[in-house]
Amino acid sequence: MSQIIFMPAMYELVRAYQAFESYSAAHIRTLGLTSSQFDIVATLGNTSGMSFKDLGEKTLITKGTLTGVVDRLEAKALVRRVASASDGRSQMVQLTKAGEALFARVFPAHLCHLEQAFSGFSQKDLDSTKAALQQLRAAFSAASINHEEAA
Amino acid sequence: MSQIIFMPAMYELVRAYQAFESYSAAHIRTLGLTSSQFDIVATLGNTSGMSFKDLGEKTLITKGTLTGVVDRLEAKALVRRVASASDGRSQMVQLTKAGEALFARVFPAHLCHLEQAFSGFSQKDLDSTKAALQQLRAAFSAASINHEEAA
DNA sequence: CATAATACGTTCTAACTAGAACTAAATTAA
DNA sequence: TTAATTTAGTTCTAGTTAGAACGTATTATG
Repeated sequence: MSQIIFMPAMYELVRAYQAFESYSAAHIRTLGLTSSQFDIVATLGNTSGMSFKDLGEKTLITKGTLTGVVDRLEAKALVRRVASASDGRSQMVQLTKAGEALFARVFPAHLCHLEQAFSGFSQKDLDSTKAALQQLRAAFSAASINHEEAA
Repeated sequence: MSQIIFMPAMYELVRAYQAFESYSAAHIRTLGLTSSQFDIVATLGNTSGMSFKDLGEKTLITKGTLTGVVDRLEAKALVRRVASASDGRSQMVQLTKAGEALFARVFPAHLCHLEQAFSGFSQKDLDSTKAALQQLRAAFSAASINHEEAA
């Protein structure tokens, strides 16, 4: 191991993510949802619904987990499952009326909450942050694929 | 809401973290540990042990969670609890011999695994990434404190 | 067409997670 | 010194998490 020069950046990635998650989740909790539930409601908002597969890809929630999250949203009558017309294996998930109403109330409020954290950021800050994070993500994706191929 | 210019950067933060976590956790799993367990073992490595409080602060694992993670490491005989001499409320957590051996075997291997993802990064890349993430973390911390005070 | 391979969602397991309520110990204040 | 507050760790609850095994439906291949 030459030198572990990447550790400080890694450390900050984890801290920054956790700070975000904790700031965001605390607000979402006051709205009566968990982060995952909010994520689903936000993703379904202003759509006519989508399959578990699409929902999982957009939210990065794996399918086994997604079943449970949707179960709980369905129990709250915020979403419903509808069998896909075109594919007998597939279930569509849609917001109910109550789900749409919740989305309309909660989504702008949460964006507003997040925005408050960014008062000190210029467009240039945001662009360079985004670029740095894209580079990181690309590096991990590439390394993951490398290891899959090796296996 | 003026404009949601911060969303792309937020989105990338979440994706980058998840890409890191998934790359890192997959490797740790092959070593027979979970990410949290590895985190504890890595934090205790080359120390004479520390309290739950310190361990929680260093790893960002909350105390309720930490009890369970340490329970499972103790069940594997990798760590032990020792009552603190100076504070009757406090438990010290230490690596056992087996824990130290595991640390020596697994920690360098995991650093090496992570390093592979960073082959394309210059020192300058790492520095600017770190700076961007520090700015993000500081922004969320400050906003959290704001909201605490408001409450 | 028949069979093999793949894909979608569910179920199961083991673990992590935060937060709240709790016990016991230590510290601070009256 | 007693009483009030704070702190350390545990327990409990409800939820998320990934991964693996499974059943059913679809698609690809011979």
